[in-house]
Amino acid sequence: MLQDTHFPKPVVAVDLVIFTVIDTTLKVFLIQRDSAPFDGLPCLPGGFVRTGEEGEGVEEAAWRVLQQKTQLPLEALYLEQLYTFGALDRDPRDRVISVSYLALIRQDLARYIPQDYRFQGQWYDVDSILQSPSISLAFDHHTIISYGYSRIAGKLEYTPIAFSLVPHTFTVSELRAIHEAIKGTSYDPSNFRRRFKRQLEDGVIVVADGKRITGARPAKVYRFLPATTGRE
Amino acid sequence: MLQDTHFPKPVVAVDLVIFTVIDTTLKVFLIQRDSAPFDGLPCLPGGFVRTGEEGEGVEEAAWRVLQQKTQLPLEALYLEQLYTFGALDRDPRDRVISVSYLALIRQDLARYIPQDYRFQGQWYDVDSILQSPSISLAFDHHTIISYGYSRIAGKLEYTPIAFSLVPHTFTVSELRAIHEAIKGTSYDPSNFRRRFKRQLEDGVIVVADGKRITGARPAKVYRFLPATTGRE
DNA sequence: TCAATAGTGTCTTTCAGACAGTATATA
DNA sequence: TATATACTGTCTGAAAGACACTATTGA
Repeated sequence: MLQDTHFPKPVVAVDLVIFTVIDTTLKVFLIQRDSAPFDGLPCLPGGFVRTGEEGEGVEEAAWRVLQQKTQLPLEALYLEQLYTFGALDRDPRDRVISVSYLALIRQDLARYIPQDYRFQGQWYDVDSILQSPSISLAFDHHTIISYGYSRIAGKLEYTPIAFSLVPHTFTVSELRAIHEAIKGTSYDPSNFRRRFKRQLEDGVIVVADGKRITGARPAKVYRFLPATTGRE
Repeated sequence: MLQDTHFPKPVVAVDLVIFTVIDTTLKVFLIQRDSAPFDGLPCLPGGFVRTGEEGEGVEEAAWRVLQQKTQLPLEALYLEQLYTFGALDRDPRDRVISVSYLALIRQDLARYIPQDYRFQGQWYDVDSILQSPSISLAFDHHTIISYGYSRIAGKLEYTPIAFSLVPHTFTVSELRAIHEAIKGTSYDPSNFRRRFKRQLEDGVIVVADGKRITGARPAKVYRFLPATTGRE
């Protein structure tokens, strides 16, 4: 009905900024392009939103691409819409509007992502990527990653987003390492522990069974308690 | 090149959540639909993103629609992308993906918007809209307005977004009234003034000429100093 | 016993909320 | 002179940054 010639339609795609923390460093998952344009350059994993008979919602498309690339159970993954990039010239071939998403993978699961074949993707240092010139990435993907980084760094302060990067159970130090990897600074262990304890009192975190032997003295293990639906 | 049958394309639209404050109340600008579906129901002003020969960027489309509806100079308007809504069934006619935007109009300019003819749009109480059932608005526009409200209420605390709603010069009370209209609560005048003064010390606000006679004692007038490009 | 990490306690500053009180205009 | 609004000052408690200190393990 709306499908008349008055509105020639753009292509709509999703692009994923997938972050994880490996060895105390924030990483982003990128694919290597194997054709023009930007042949050989790294780019974000993405795909077109399916329409027509086998149509899907935009978020659905993002989940599908995420699942394709990671092969991990959806429960262990975090996904959130970032921003929609719709400049006229962002794809030299055709008009493509990209809805970008931020995805997080727990550090204990990140290594299970297949990355033997480099076109399948591999983990890059976010720091290096952001410092490199934007033309070292395909399309406007440098901008998108930069946007994704701002989002996670910002949300870190006032949301439980970091819990999507630690294993199911974790120690105070492990959580702190995540924060340090993202912000690129070191936190005072004592002050970090105090904030941690407040979350424990507030019921955001609960004590888990067992202890974790990391180096010297074994540490208490905790678990994140997802928002009980009673909250506003 | 990408335009082959593998990717039938959705329609891409922009929808605008235009807020202002009138008489200490937060208002949203809505149009009345005059055809099916949702005939007669209020809906957000919006339009399709132009593609093809006379194509435009998505943000460009948002500015265009904003200009069309308000007829106000762009410098006096604030526009920011909100969220992209892309559920399969959000438009009963066809597949439409909507990129929503938050727009703010200064309270002294809001009354210049043409609203004599009701299909041209009129101001609604945001509070009433949010409390009414979502089916009293066309499409998923209740959700979009709710999203827009959350955005502005959140950003109010830690960004200079409120300055886009006051006149070019303003008093402490006027700015406080904006905050109160958005949050729906009253602020302690003394404490609000303290935060205000800090922004004055930080150079975010500067003293303007003259005084404003509102009721009893005339108040000092201030002006917002937009971020100097020297900032990070 | 030493090194390393886990964990506790304290001092200081900053800032928000509550609220008492003073100043200056209009009616 | 009354009163409404503008504006100042103070008390309290929550929370962050800096940092000294104790505890418990493995090597």
